[in-house]
Amino acid sequence: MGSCDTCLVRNRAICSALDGEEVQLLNAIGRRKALAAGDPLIWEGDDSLLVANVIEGMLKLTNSTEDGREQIVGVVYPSDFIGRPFGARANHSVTALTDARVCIFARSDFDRFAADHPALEHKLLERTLTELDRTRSWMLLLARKSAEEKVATFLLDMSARLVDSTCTTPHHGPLDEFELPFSRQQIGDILGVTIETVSRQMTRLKRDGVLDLPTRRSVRILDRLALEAMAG
Amino acid sequence: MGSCDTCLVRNRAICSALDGEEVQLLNAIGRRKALAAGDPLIWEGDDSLLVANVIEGMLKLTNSTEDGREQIVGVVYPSDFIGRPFGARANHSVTALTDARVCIFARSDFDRFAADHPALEHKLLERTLTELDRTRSWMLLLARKSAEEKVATFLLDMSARLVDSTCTTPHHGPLDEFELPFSRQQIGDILGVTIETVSRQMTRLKRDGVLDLPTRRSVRILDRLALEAMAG
DNA sequence: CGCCTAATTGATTCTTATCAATATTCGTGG
DNA sequence: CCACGAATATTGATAAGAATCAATTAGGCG
Repeated sequence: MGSCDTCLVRNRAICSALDGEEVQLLNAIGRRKALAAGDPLIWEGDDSLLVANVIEGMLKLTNSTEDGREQIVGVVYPSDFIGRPFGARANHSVTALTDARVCIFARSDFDRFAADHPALEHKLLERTLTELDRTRSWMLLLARKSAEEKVATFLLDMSARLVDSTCTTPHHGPLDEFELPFSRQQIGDILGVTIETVSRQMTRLKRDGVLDLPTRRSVRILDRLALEAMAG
Repeated sequence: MGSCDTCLVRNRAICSALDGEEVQLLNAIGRRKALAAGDPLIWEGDDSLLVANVIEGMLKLTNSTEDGREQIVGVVYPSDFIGRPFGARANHSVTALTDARVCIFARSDFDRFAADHPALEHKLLERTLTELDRTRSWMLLLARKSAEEKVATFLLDMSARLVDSTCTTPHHGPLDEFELPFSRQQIGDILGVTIETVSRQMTRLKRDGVLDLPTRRSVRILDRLALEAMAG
């Protein structure tokens, strides 16, 4: 209980770079932590004191202006890495979107351990490069796309991303039916638009027969080609 | 000529992680390349065939929509690293903004070399983490800030960033007078607004006595506090 | 069943894009 | 050195898109 042996993400997280003995060592410096939806883990601007791996659940990374406008700058899923190693400052807040479990390390402990384990750093580098690419691609959406394009892109992105978590179906490729893990407000915070704009775009997609929205949180894509055309 | 010994960025680029002998080896697999302003180096979507270090000049990283809208997702300066190691695909285009010199490596050569030199990978990891933080912070600006806030933030950012390159003045801290390395169009592409909007905001800042704009490319900050207040 | 929150819908305003017309700067060649 | 042309920037008028403000409406949960 609570050891790496039984860890759900043992084979996908950066720990997969380590052999049995090394995992023991890492296990010794980390500990599990449970978060309820809404719980904060890291505050923007604070000293960077901890890093973590997501075991279960989803968390958001946010930046805010002084007057309270918030932007979700990233969402992390199981096996993803959280925090800022090798740096003094946390540049964004991290908050649980759902109930979640994470495996946390004091940053100084982790930094030391990483320095001794190049394979771990290599995994972390690959992940960070991928995340940087993903983030940069998202900038195009935030800066240049219309609300319609944003919502269409978001839905396609979710449809592709949520595949991993549904191991029930043997079929691969993007899902045409899924549950949104976000509220309308959170979708707005991700896309950089207001909740009303998200709502209007969703309604319009439904009216035009591109989607069906059986419940608030569920989406069924009826016309994927149309949705892709709208995504710009 | 063209060797690492005489390299301008030898002590700042990721190569600084290497000792003399290792630098020799790296030198053997890299070569210099000169770019004129406007020259492309990497195309978005192409196979990732090369990575590089910037020796001199500035380059832009861009993503584009199919219908031609372009967003600058990053700007790289001397000593910065370019390209996507350990990945098959280049996710953004890289184009010289000024005449530039870079030190390029075949990606496969670089990947192999990096795998054997953990200290190099560590430097690259630190850089990538910093760049990811910077990029995420920029998302808040793109998604949530008004045109006025964007331009004010941009000018303050330039004022802080351009310090390094002017070694003439012994004083430290942000510059109150500097030359913009970007055209209005490029500023628009960075901020996610049109050239007209950039122009109008600049004119307004000048009219309000916050700035002086002696030439198109030069800026003198007259009231830094006001500018900071506007940056949001 | 009723309450509280989340979401939708409508009316209006504000911001910024777009379209269009100068104006300025810079480089080049006479 | 000046004149010309091309590229760059500014300025103005208008329109489109999304935010804001304001009611409702629907869902979820005790």
